[in-house]
Amino acid sequence: MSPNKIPRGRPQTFDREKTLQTAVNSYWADGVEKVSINDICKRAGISKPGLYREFQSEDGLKSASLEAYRKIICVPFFEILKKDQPFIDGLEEVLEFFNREKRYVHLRDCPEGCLHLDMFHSRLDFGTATAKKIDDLNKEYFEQLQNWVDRAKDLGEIQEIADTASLVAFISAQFRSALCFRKTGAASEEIEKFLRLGFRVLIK
Amino acid sequence: MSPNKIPRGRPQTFDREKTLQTAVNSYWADGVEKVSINDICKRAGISKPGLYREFQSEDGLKSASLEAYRKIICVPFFEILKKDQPFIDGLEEVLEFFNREKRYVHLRDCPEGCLHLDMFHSRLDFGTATAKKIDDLNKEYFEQLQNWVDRAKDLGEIQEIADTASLVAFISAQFRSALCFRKTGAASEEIEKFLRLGFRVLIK
DNA sequence: TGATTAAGATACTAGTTGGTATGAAACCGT
DNA sequence: ACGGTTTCATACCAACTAGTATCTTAATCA
Repeated sequence: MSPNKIPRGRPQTFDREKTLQTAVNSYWADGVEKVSINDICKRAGISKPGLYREFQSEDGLKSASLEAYRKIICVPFFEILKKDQPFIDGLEEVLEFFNREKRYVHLRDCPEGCLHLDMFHSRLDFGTATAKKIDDLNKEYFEQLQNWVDRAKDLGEIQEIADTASLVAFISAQFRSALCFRKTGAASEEIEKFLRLGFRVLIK
Repeated sequence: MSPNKIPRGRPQTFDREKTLQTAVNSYWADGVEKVSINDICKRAGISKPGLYREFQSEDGLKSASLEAYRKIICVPFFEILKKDQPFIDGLEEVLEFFNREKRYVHLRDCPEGCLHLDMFHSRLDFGTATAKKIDDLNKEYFEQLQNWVDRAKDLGEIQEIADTASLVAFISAQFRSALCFRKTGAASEEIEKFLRLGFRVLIK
């Protein structure tokens, strides 16, 4: 498509990026079930038909929102796990990520909790596209965790107290709890203390 | 009130116990936010005005439901924690409770998850009565956990790796995760394995 | 200028929600 | 039999939901 091509009809004022950002923040901060299409239109200052033209349906908007969330939050987190460094160094980075300190300043103004976790929790209430996105992202998340654990096991950096699947389940549970604590207003130090407590089981 | 006293008007067909049971099971199984007053009326086979006469409002029904849940589930759980026995014996009983085995057969046909935890998670969406019940039950729960941990600490049965508050937070997080695993369909053995993994940090 | 095209805003649909007003029904005491 | 009392079922209310039809506005092309 030529960039100079001027379309024929009335020029579009609809801003996809702004709408998506509004949707992500609304879903993330207030809970997906609590925010209606009407709410998002009001907050983004757009009309309903405009939103439907762009995203087709609520399902389309929600899946697009989750994909946007993935890019902003999940991918940077996966990058930490992927890094070729000792397990404890990765763990320290993860703790920093959860506490939104130092190099993760851009997370400071974000809502608490995790949009993906929220959506996974009520997975059955979504349309096909969103449900698939939830499942895909969940799969990606667990694969990343598994690689992280496998690598640490191979290098003898963690205790061989259980099979990889159990360890991954354990770690994901600690992360979920940490996010839950954040959402109920716990202090960063307490959350860090909690996570360090859990990882004592794994670290040699 | 005399038991032989026959009231004057049309005899009541409304069954409070049955209605409450329907409400608890509906909220517990399907999620409090997903079940409407209309749903409960349909499922219990009662009329809406009848329900409102008994419970005044949705807030009244929800708080009564949570109180019923407390009696059925929470109190028996607290009884385990209160028992005067070694920490590891209490832990074994707790594991049995979570896996709904042996002496907790009556839990077998119950829905998965925890109604109180569900409600606490979206505490802000409820009316005053329900919100208070949620907070009260939460307080009771954490007091019971704290007593359990304090007693074990005094008797030197667990590692002194953190202050009581942190240990209680850690334990409650493991329980919450276990319930979450149950709800996503994990096998009982896996949940038991998960909990044992977490408690390795605490046990000497 | 006038036809065409696309996007805008508004108002609508059908269905749901928590909650209630209304009138019939079923019992009591007289 | 009749009045008084209480509960019942039905139908209703206003506010909300996801989604859409309609009509106007604003641009390009000829």
